[in-house]
Amino acid sequence: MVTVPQRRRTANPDDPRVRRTLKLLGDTLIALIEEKGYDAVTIQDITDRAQVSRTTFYLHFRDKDELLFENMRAIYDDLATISVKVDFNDPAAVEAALCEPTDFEHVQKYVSFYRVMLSDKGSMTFYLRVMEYLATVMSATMIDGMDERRLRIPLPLLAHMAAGAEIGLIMWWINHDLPYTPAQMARFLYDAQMNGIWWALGMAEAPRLTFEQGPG
Amino acid sequence: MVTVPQRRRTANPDDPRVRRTLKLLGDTLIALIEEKGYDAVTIQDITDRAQVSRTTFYLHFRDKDELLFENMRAIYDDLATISVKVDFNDPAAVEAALCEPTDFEHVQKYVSFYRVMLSDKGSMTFYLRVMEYLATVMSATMIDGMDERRLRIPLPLLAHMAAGAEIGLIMWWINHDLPYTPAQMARFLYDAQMNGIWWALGMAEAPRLTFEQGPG
DNA sequence: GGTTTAGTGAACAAACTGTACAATAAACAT
DNA sequence: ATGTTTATTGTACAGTTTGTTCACTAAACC
Repeated sequence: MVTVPQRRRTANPDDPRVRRTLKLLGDTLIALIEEKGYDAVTIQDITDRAQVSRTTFYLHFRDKDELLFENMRAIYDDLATISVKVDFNDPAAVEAALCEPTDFEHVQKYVSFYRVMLSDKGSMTFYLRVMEYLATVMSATMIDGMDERRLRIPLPLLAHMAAGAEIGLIMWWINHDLPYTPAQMARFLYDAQMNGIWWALGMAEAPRLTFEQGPG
Repeated sequence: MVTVPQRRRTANPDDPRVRRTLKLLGDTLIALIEEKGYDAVTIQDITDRAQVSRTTFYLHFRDKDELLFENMRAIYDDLATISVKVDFNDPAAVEAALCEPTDFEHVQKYVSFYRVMLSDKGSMTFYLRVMEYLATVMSATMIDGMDERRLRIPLPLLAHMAAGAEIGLIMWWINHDLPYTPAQMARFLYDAQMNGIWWALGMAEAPRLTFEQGPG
């Protein structure tokens, strides 16, 4: 399990020695997760490989989880610079956004991290964090300029469905060595999600079910 | 990390002593995962709580993972009895299927297991197994009676998107104490996925993007 | 060059793991 | 019912990992 850390930074992050140590430990963790899976990696493993004293590890991190979170935070700080809210009602804006760096560019950039963390060697914590992030973004985007009374599915459900779909797509992508460009993936996701599976399958018209069901 | 087990069952599963022990260990594992998270649970914890000798544990299972897998297998054997392949082109068949027990009934039945395993206390192994299962079912359903030349999105992508969407929906559901019935959830999923987000948001018409992109 | 701060290596108790073995208790067969 | 088989038990053991302490060295800073 992975617990949310309470950092109590004592060391000065500007000190070149500290930077060296932190980078070494972080990189080594990822490399070892890739080899053995997160749970199987011991602090001994990390410090041995990184050629850092085990004492030094405890000088910076409470445990393995804290080191992982530090890495995750760095990656998420980067992701936050990418995401832009787009008005889905404006086709021109959507097209422009799909050409801008998307989440998929971010995944591509950190693909080795994502590949490990979203595999059976990873931990649910990372997955859940991605999920929560995407659901929040989706929800915020959808709620924008939407008429609540015309809503056919409760919004939170829709947001989590859409977030799950994106993660599903990302997982297929990274497990097949990124066979499409990030722009292609973003377009696939947009098209399939917005228009639905009937459209994606090339069906002329979606058969409507007879009985109705409201969002409540 | 969770490794795929190679069981070498020595004990006779019909022996009442064995059944008692296995059930005790399995139930205790779930209870402890709920309390401390999978990784934090030790074999000592399990055997102490279950009032079973630690020696007995090793008589049946190589390690914690093997015990988890045994529990997962039991749940999946049950799920396999539920899933039915439905012709999406036949609205009557779809309606009938949505009234039959669906995946959501299965989740409801084992909700405590799902809730734990799909939380930060779980492990990616279970998530990936659910994902792979759903993607396979989705793919098989979609491929049935579909015209490949009219396909607008590559099928595997579509299947993994749909599988991810279902998991996203399930996770929202179990994390909000099942506020809808399984039938409602199945309907939400079907409607939103098949018709797309434009439809779900109640938009009259989906704006089409100008530039086109093929599935390859 | 002197001071501050980070990193080191050794040593420690505590906990968990995985295995072995002899003893006990429950289930089974006839 | 009795003897046999099989599961479970308690104890013991060596090997790891963990988290901490402490005196020492090395690097960075002024």
